[in-house]
Amino acid sequence: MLDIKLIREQPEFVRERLAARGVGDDRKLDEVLALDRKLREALKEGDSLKEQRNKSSKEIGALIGQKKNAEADAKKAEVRTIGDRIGLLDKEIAATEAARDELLLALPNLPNVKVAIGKTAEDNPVVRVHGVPAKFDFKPKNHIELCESLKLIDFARGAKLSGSGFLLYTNWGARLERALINFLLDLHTREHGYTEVSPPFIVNGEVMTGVGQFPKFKDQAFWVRRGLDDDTMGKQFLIPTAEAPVANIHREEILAEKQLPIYYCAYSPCFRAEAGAAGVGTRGMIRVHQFDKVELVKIVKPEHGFAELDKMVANAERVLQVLGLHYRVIQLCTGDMGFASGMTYDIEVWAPGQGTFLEVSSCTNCEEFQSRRMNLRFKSDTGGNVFPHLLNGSGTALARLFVALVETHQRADGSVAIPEPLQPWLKADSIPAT
RNA sequence: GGAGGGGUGGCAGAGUGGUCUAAUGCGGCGGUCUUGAAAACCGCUGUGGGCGCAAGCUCACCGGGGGUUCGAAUCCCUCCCCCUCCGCCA
Repeated sequence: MLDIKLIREQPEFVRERLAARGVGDDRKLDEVLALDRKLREALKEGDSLKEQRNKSSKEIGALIGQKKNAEADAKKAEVRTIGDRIGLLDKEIAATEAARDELLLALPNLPNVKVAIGKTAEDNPVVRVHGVPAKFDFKPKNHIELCESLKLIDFARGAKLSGSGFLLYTNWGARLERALINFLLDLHTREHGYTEVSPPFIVNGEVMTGVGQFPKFKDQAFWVRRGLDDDTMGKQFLIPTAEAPVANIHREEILAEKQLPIYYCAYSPCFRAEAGAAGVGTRGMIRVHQFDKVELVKIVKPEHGFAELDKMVANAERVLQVLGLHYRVIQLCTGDMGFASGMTYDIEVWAPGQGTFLEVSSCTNCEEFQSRRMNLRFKSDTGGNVFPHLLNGSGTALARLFVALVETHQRADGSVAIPEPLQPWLKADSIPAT
């Protein structure tokens, strides 16, 4: 959520930053400002009436104490009319504030001024490239062919169980997935200083709103209903990412400055309905309704936000380096950034079978956008309560990492070599050809 | 699912319609005393909003929401959460 004071005091700056994002329609900003003015006028009148009422009520108490009941009754009648006016104003205040906040919650974060200006993914600058594409002296297979020949994933039966977009990992496929999860968690906890947490996979609406998933992306979540009780619909949701529960761990808390920085990492499955996207170029495991991910979350002081973002990107890159994969890091331009983002770097891994880069990590500094939504603060040593920067990044998404891994390390005989650093987790040096 | 008990400041814990401006204790911060520390004593102690250059004034907040009343932590309704026991269950 944007700071209403910033919008009030520097509306032109906010307008310009939103335009950089491609939010062409800024009438909402004008609406916010109008509602805000209306709200403050009503608050001013209401507060002063309440002050009168408070004083008069005390006087009534004193009069009753002195047994001057007639005077007290007269005063009561007088205050009752003030009370009626307050009742009306309170309703107006609540409605105006709700309308203002609804609009505020629908406004995306402002791109940081350091972010490259652009309109689409075409405009995303490449920050750096690591390694080179794998070369093969045989005709390489794509991951679908590999998964079928090595029986890593049973696409047909996955669909039979749950519909398209759901995967049944089998045998070596299931073992590789588990090995990757454990490898990633161990890497980030042992070598990068993250504390492992294992969150609920179902969260409430406040949590979704806190990270900016709601209200905008309500149509992309899986909604949970308890049994046949329709009243429970819309109260709980399958998480689209561990970011949702983990970033909210300290919501509505005031942390001590010495607690920061906080680094969390968590494995979770991620559930995405992605309404409208199904069936379009979705064969295989590039875009699915459920995938595994190891997520990184940081809560840091604002002055450290961007240095911490760089470190987080480096932590995610390390995964690909250790696994011997070719990748590039790009910065999302102002027009391509996510809703809550102040600045985002994507890491894209090379998938030889696809002949493209696949996004396996998106590292974002949401600055105070999310902490403001979830009312997460820390008490600074200088006294005031401050919204910390909230960062999240994939470290990394599993399904696509799986794709890049098997496509990159496939061998002429149809087997897949396992990079040496991963071998202790899989307890094997290759996936044998069948 | 059934029965009962609870939710009050950082924590513990009083308060059941009117100096509640929420007692008291602990913790924390500052001070006095001391060579230093402890003890003792004194003072301070939360969050958010509005107005104001500021000093400050003011409003709201006792789990959430609604109601009764001139006035609600206190009474009423409703929802949420926690605890104990029973049932079911991995």
